[in-house]
Amino acid sequence: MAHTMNDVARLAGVSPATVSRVLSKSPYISVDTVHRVMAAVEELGYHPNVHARRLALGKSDLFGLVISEITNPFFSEIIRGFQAAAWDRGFDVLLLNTEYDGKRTESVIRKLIDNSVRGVAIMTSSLEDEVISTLTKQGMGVVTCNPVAVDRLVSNVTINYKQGLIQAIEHVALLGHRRAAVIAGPQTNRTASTIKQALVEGLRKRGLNPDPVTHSDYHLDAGASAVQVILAAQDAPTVIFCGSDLIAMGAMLALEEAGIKVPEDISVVGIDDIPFSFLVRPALTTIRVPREQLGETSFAALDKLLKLKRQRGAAYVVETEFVIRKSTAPVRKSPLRNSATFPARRGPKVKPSSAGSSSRGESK
Amino acid sequence: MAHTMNDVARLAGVSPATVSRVLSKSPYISVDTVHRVMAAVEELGYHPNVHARRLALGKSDLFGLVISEITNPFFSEIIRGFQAAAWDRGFDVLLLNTEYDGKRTESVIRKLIDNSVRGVAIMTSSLEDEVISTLTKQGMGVVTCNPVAVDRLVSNVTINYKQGLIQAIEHVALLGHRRAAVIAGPQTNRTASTIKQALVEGLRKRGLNPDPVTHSDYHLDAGASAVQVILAAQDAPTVIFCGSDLIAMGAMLALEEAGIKVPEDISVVGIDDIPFSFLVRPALTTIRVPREQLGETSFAALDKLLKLKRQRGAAYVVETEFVIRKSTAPVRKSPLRNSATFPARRGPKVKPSSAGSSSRGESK
DNA sequence: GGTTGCTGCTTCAGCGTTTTGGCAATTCCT
DNA sequence: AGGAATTGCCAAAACGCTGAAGCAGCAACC
Repeated sequence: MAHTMNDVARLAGVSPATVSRVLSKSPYISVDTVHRVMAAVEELGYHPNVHARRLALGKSDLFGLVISEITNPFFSEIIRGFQAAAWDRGFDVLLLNTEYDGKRTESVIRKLIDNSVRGVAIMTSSLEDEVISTLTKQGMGVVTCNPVAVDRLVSNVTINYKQGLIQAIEHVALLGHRRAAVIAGPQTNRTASTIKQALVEGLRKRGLNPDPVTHSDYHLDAGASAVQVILAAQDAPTVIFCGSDLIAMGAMLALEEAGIKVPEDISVVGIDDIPFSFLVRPALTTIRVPREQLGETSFAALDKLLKLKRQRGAAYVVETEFVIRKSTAPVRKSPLRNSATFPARRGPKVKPSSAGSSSRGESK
Repeated sequence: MAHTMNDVARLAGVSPATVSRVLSKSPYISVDTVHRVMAAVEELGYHPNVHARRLALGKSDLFGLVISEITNPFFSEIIRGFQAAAWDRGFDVLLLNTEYDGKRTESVIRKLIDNSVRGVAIMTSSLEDEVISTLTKQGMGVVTCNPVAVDRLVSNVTINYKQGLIQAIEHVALLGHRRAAVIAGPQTNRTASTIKQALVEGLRKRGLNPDPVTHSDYHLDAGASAVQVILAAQDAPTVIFCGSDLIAMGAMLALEEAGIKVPEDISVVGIDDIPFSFLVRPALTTIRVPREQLGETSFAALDKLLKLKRQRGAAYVVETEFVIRKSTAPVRKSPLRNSATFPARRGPKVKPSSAGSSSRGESK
């Protein structure tokens, strides 16, 4: 068993209470005592028992980070940013993923409370609003990326898609596109609706026709099937805006299978700029959301929130940026009539093998 | 403040110790008492205080999972498998990433000890062997995917690459390839050496010439620069075996830039089958390592280990499987002379934008 | 009928911190 | 010089739980 505070106290010739005060940097201790205690700590290689500390304090040095799916690359950098920020300030993070499962979600909330985390960042919108008040009632700070009202103990950090979207729309407009399909995220997802709305408005304002506007969940296959619908129509759009890079990749897969060339026949635009979006072919033109920064900002927001005496939350915004790669090109001269007119190509069948199911989903 | 065990005891008309014994399912309690206690628990909505419990027990219900980089897709499914297994059995997991940083690595070990985790799975080989004994000395179980000796409190779960490699070699041999380049992982990495060795031996045995055999770290750009070296030689190999999918993708990027077509001019084989390997073009022929299963098995190994009275470890193996996609093809009829003879192509420049740095590295 | 053995419960002593109240010793003020 | 304020430390009481020891009650055994 490791050494305890008592051992240190004995060695330094002081009481345990004094050791505690030295370590927690309380005032009113002579420099001499501090030296002796520190020397004893050093000599014994003492490290405080976190469990005892948490019990005595009634709170922990933990922050929660709630995501939906660990395997979604969208989240990994958020985790990294959040964790790095927390570690820097001496806190630990409890990573909790709901996997879109009701039972798991409940147990996630339970774990947050059980571990008396100081604060929690909710990066999935699959959580009900009411859980927020459940959590704040326990005294935890909450930050979410949903557009909830800032309140006592609740901040939010939202992603400003508008900026990137406007650049993207301008880009395709300049390329001569006039008719744009939209494959938005799930209808139930607030972020997805926000994006869809901004997109439709933005397109109209710039003189483009947003049609058709469809929904999809954040899975690859969903992107693919949305494309089938789009292609079934009499005349196809010349560009497709997708609610996420994963959807875009699914869409490109389906287009490839249908013998339609991206970007020559149809341009595709994604959202997120996940690490692999520049590896697919053609490399994906997309709207970058600064995920690592999102994680950092979320933690900073929590930290700030909890330091305030009145614990009043605030609203933060992270900006997006349009990045041009190879999946967009000037609109075709001769109109694309129907996919049936194209000969079958050597393109591989879309049989994602096992990997398809593991790169699914995303909840923003 | 939430209710305590005392509240429950009072309500049920028993002593706190009895409540404790009911909840921990100790023997020798009347069914009547169990009912009364449970009713009281229910009524109060009581949940035990984990900090007090951990303090009293001197151990926690946590398991550690040590990886190098959270952003590497190789790890995310390991995490998922491990976590799912742990949650199923009522344990929690502490996710710790070293990010290949010495200071962070130290603090990772500290955190493991501080939190008195029951056991830890080390999924990165960037940790020294000596830390294993540091950990077992604390009484924790350790499972690693390095080929360390099984011992008291230490098991290992190794990936049997041989199976997949043999299939892969057979595949390219049948396609007519006779000369194969190898871009292995970092020289310092034991897994990488194992693979390299198995590969070289396997190629020789099948009558192929492994040349050149180079090293690379697990980054995209490293794969790319390794390709430059290979192409600089007088006569190029007709197939390249890469130590990871990420390396393979980097290699394909470089080949594309050099105007060399995959798979027509040169075939490429990866290892891992990360979720995106079927999204790149050409879709990557690779050796699948069952990562989620690796995570599950690792936890199961720990759980088993700790239940044994003598706590003697065991060795587990997970199998690999070759998956054929589009990056391999029959060897060219006319030999590929020199990359300079090819005209510049429209292929995009390899400027990975920001994403390049975030999808780096992998430590197996 | 006394010893033994089992069952069902309680009491009590920790686990290793933090925190409060209090006691000396020192300094400051007037 | 006398009292107040400040400083430096300690003893003891939490924090909420677990586990050992112990004590009844009751059946069974010789």
